[in-house]
Amino acid sequence: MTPQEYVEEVLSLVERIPEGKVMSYGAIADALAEISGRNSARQVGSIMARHGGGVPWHRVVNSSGRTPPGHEQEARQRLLSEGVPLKGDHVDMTRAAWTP
DNA sequence: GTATTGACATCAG
DNA sequence: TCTGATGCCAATA
Repeated sequence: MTPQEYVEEVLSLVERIPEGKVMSYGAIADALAEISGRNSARQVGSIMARHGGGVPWHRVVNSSGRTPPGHEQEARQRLLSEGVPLKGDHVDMTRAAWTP
């Protein structure tokens, strides 16, 4: 599987995250490990940083439920409006976690 | 071919 | 909350 295809897989998976749910970078890496043979949360993060535009990136958080840097306030607002359970400034992963 | 880097994960101070 | 240390792995330089 080429890097471009891996990028496509990551993006399409992020697009499939339903409203009110989120996935961690590690969860995405795990979910795609099956078909990609790769398993690196860092790679997922890098991909989001480069090609994150066009997908609901705010539904992708780190394992603590923290929103990504740079657009924290916007992410928080979108998550809130989608009904994602928030605990202060971070997502309640125990209820918001989603897997395909 | 080697080194550096990074929107990560976890644990310990 | 925030560093630092460790482990991890592919992209970049």
